[in-house]
Amino acid sequence: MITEQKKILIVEDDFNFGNILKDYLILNDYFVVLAKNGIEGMEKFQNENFDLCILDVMMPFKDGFTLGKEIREKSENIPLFFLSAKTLKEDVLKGFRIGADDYLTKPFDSEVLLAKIKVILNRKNFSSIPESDVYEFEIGKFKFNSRLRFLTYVDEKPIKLSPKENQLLRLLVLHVNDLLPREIALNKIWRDDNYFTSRSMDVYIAKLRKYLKLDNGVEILNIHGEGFRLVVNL
Amino acid sequence: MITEQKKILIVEDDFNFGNILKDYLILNDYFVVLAKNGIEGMEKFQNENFDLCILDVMMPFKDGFTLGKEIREKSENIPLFFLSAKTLKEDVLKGFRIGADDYLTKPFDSEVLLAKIKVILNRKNFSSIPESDVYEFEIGKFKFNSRLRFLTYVDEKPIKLSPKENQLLRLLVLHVNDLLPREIALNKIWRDDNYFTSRSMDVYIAKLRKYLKLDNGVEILNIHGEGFRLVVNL
DNA sequence: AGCTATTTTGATGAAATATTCAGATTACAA
DNA sequence: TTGTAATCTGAATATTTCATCAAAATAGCT
Repeated sequence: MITEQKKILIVEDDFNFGNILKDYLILNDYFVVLAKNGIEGMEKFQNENFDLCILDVMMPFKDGFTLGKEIREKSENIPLFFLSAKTLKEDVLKGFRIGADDYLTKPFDSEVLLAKIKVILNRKNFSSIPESDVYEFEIGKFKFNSRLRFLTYVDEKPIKLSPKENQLLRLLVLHVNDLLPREIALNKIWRDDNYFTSRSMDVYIAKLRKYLKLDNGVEILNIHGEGFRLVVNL
Repeated sequence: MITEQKKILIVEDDFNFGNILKDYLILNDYFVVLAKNGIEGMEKFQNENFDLCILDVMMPFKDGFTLGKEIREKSENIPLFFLSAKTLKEDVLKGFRIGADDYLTKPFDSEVLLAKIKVILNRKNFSSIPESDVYEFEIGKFKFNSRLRFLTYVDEKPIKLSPKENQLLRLLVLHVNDLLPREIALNKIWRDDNYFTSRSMDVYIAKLRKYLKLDNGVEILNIHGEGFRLVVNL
């Protein structure tokens, strides 16, 4: 077959279980990397490009949820599965809130896992869309580095952005001069869309406006009932 | 908000369970249609446009798997969930083989279901960001951007349109020089058709006329008892 | 643990948008 | 031509969405 092997990252501290899973997936024609804890998992994730991550929840040093959150910050689209013996509803929901695509409780059937993997990897969108890792932007007279979370006006001292400020500004820039629908921002950044998260987003818009005031050719406009628009005049 | 409710089809023969599920999803701001067997389910599926289908597996007349298969034949992308008390591995796998996106075994937690629905609908959202809709129009000497809700006369400052003004003008443009039946506009924009919404629409026609007066080659004519017609000369 | 930065929540008022109503005008049909 | 229904439009009212602030809650770090 010409289609390349999909690359899967497994992070699992149980050596036996991890290896069995790994072998099983390899047998099914995936390229698999196994990390044995959260720290190592993050390292591997940073250095290679994966199509899917499977994270055990309960691990020493850095648990799966924490790792999942970090991965989500780096890549908002990569498919993410949690594995856990914890079947508590609250844990499952927590997993989804972090941005999981599925949450499997141990013991699970390996064939079912395989089926789920296939489903998610076949959904056209991801296989084709190369996660854009652009992180340097110009906004009028500002320079914005979304990796370092810095916003710099000309020669001033860089403004440090909080994670949420950073994500929101990044989304605005990616849609510059065009509409950023409220719903999209809420779903991408907050993974939820309700009255309160919407208020929260308003608060962040206000913060960004304050920063951007330094350059009066730059502003964030509201489109009533729709969303926001970052306008840059030249 | 212009972003419409997502539409979900539930096919479930257990009347009580079906209704509870329906109410729960409605409460969470989805538009839900409930069919009580496979036959009826297929009918509804054919006649309306859904964003997601949730099918019970065990049903009289036509079981969920058969229905799911038929739905997949019509639409290879629509998200599909199976619900079943059968937790047998073989059944689950069969569900995935048919093209399910997930398979939930009863009893399941409704919040978890909700989380899964959100995940899958959001995925779909983002992949289709290149809004295939047309949103830039020329109306005589005007330029009209229905995405940003701007109406611009030559070099004048853009006129900001309200959502309703915007939708109405867009419909008129799509029927330019042709009749836009009152009833169609009312149903598309107001999703309702009665004396009062009709009066409301008249008010919006008046507003648009005022804007369009800048170019006297453009006008909105009434066709008594029928609807309106946007006329653009030469 | 205790401190700090970040995020959420809640309240309040302002702004934008939508509906309703009233009094005219216009179109149509008998 | 005359009566009725349909339309037009300004103005009053109602509703929804947004901006801003400050306090409370949470997360992150040393």
